This record gives sequence, C-alpha cells and structure tokens, in this order.
Amino acid sequence: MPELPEVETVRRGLAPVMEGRRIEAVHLARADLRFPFPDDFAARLTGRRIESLGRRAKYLLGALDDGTTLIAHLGMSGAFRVEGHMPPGQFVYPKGKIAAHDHVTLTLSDTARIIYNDPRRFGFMTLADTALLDQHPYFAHLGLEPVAGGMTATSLAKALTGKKTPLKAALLDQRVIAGLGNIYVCEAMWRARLSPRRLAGTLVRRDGRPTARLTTLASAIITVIEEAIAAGGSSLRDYVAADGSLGRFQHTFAVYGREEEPCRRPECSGIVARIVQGGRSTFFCPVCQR
DNA sequence: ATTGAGTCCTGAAGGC
DNA sequence: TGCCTTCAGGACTCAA
Repeated sequence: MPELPEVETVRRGLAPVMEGRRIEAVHLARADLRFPFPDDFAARLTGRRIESLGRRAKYLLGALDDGTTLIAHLGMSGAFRVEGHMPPGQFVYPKGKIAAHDHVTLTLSDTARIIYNDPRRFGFMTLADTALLDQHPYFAHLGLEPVAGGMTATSLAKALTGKKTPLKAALLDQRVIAGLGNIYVCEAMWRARLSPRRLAGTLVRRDGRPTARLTTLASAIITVIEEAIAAGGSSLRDYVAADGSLGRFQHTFAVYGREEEPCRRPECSGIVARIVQGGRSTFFCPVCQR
C-alpha cells in the first residue's frame, strides 16, 4: 500500500505514542507475515524502551534501548492503529477488539496498544543491530532519499548515468531512489513532462551532469513527495494513518487512476493513458509527456 | 549486469 | 445472489 509519504505519515502518527515508552507485552497472532518473525521476536521486544521512531525509504525504524532496531515494512496493505491512552490532545481510539488480520499487538507501558493489521501479509518485521543498520541487506543498496537535502539533480544524474531502462522502471528501482512507488513515480513524471518510456540515461549529459529536464524531474519528485506528506499521504482502499485519519493527496492526482480522463494541464488536449511496464500500470499523458 | 515474469496473499470491483 | 476474472500502493527470487 504505502509509499514514502504514507509511511512518513504513519511514523508521525506513531512517534508521539511510542517514543520513550516501554513495550510491556507483545502478542503475535501468527508465526509469520511475509517472512517468519525472527527467533524469540516477542521476547526480544518485551521490556524494551523505544528511544525513537524513524524512517528510511518505506521502512519504519524503532530504535530500542538495547542497541537493536525494530524494522517494519508495510508491504501493500499493512497499517498500524493505536488503541487506548494517548498524549493529551491526540485522537483517542475506542478500545477495540482484535479484528481480522490483526497480526501484531504491542502493549506499551501506559496500556496504549499499537496494532499491526495487514490483510495481504506482504509486510514484515524484524530486528537488527542499530550500529550495523547501514550494512543490513535491506539498507545497504538503497538509493537516494527523495526529499530536500536527500537528493539533488546532480546525485540523480549520477544514479541514472548509462541506464538503458525506461524512466518508469528506473524511478521505481529502490536502488536508484528509495521510497517512490507506482503512484508518485507516475505523478512526478507527469509534472516533469517526461515519458515513462524514455530511457533513463537520456536525461544525463555526456559529461555526467544533469540535463535541464532531469533538474526539473528532481524538483518534481521532491515537491510531489513533500506535498503528499503535507496532505497526510494518499488514502486508497483501506489506507488510514495511525490516528485513523484519511490522507487527502489522492484528490490531487494528475494521472494516477485517471485513465481516459483529460490531462490536467490546461493547455494540453491529451487523454491520460494506461500502459503496463514491468507488470505494473503506468498512467501518463502521451501528448505532453515526452 | 539487467530485466521481465512469477510469486507471496486477501479483498474489492466489475461482468455475466 | 453468486461465481468468475482482474487488479491492487511492494519487492523478493529466479531464469534469460
């Protein structure tokens, strides 16, 4: 489900509830999500204090007080919700029951509970040494973080140099940019007026510097991600933030999910098309995206 | 080295 | 109403 803006929205919702709190109890409703939980997963979490809740790409990172980090990925349909006490002024969930697909429950020190729900179970959780996180297989080969300060036209040019793959595939490749998914790749390419079929390497000059169009693309990626975070992410199907609120960014999609509808660019007469690249839908305007 | 296909899993939506 | 097919925000493994 979630791309970077959705994961960041979840992080911001969970951080005030989780940071500084101790995990009193852990309940696993099954032995695996996408992968089996690591050995003694529940025992290793129990009693630990959560020092901070961070994010890298689409991963949530809970730094624990014993030098390990809880790594969580939401896959396609993962969601967290909070039940019980929360800080003053925060949304308070009615105390709920275990629902279908509630797989993990973390009970915190003040009886607040963090519940992970994931119908498709493409998500996963594991533990790793905090000091070695950068070398962990999930993170060692991750690309640029698509936010201001994490990516520039120059660094993007370096990552795309010589790439003969279609731009769509390159932007979806987590080793190039870490955190973009199908929605925001489509939206960013539309904003930069770039065809998803164009070969990625054509956006880099022979001397390795970014072309003007690549500079535009880098800006488009950063602004679409920042705008989506500001809107609380996109709510499609069952996506909700940790506080139960719905993201609003889907109302501003220019192309995603808009097949056969008119291009939103005022001077453009194009109709949004859907093609399949690498087995996934790409939405774009064949008239203004070149 | 890269890339496309198949794979995991459930649920929603649309056609008949 | 139900049964069937298709599709879905991700990303790993494998074959070519």
